[in-house]
Amino acid sequence: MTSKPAFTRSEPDARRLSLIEACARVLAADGAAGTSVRAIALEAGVSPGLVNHYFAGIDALVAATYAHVEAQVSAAIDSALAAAGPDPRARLDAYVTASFAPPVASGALLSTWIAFWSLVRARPAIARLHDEQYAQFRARLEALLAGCGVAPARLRLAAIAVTALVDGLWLELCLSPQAFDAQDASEIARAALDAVISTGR
Amino acid sequence: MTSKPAFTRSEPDARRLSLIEACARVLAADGAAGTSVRAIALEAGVSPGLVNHYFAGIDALVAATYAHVEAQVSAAIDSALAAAGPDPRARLDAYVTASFAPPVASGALLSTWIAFWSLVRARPAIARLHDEQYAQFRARLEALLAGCGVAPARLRLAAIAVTALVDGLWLELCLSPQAFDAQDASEIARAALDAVISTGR
DNA sequence: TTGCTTGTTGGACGATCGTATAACAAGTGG
DNA sequence: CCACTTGTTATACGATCGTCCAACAAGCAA
Repeated sequence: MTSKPAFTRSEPDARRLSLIEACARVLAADGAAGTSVRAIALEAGVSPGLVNHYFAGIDALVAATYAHVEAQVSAAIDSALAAAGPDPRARLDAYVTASFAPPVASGALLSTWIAFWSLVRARPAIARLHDEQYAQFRARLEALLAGCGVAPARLRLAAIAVTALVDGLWLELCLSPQAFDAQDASEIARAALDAVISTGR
Repeated sequence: MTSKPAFTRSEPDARRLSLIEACARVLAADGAAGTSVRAIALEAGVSPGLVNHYFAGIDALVAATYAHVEAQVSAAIDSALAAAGPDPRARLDAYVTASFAPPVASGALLSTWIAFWSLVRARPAIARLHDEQYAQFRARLEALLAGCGVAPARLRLAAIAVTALVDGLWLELCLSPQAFDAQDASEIARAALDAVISTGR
């Protein structure tokens, strides 16, 4: 007589990933307040104890979820850049278009981001993680802007400006989708890029 | 023999306000995860039961705290506008300068904002409250931009653009204060205003 | 097949949560 | 000076939290 296994054993990396994805789903569905070890374990279909076997605590799991989601965003943007070809301005346009389309612009993703932000202000270690990834975002944008002829002296503020504009549009696009749409956001960002490039040259 | 009172009785509005301010302090110190009825009551120096006597729950108190903090921000900006005089462009400059200076730009205030955002995605009633106040912000900015000669047809997108830029700069200024400072943010915003006004005229 | 490694389970534990409620006392009007 | 109203306290309650750990079993090596 054959009975089905009580559980299936996964490779550590695969199990970690399934827990991270379950954390992201719970964050999206219930918000940061409803995100607990038990809720995540239930969502992942595993026992509650397994969460603590892979992560030191909820904060570590949220940080790992943020890092994973951030990597997905970076991959989506890199893919859009690769598809845009070599023209510098076309690459910038692809950057903003990708920023306002799924999977980057999505309420589920914003939930993870907000949960992470709430940790940034309370945990210095997580604040450093945020600083690193924010710096990476700016560095990539600086490279794109340099390709469009923005002077090195103006590169830093130009990248900060475009990052802030895209982030602000992305945030409100996810929070209040009825106020404006992705096309509005792209149009706004393209006009701002025109201005930044022409005055920063 | 006189003994000091075990507690002092406050007017309902004053007590509500003291609870709201205590909630804001706890949010700033411990983040959304550490904000509980007991922590707020301890911070306010009252008994835990009193929180539920004035608010239906934590969510209602956070929403009231957000509304209060938002009113403070609006008051600070209105005050800056009043001090700027009648010149439309000077008023816009005062708007952005005030946005990047205390009490608007402060980590403590951001904590309240983030806690509120985390509720926006989970509670439709709070999402409506956010939509209203976001629309008010945009309306005020539309009026300021109209005074600078921006064409009515472009007013809507121009206000969305400036709001997003200011919000994005404000957010990262509070999250990563070492990446750039308030002066950088003001410089970026002024340059963007120049571009919006000249192309939107 | 047998034994070993270890991913996984499931429950116990104390702490803390939000909520409800009875008792208390401060302030007020008679 | 005395009720009366009600803001306030203090506590109790069940639920849920994060953490921990001993036992179990799946899969691999011998």
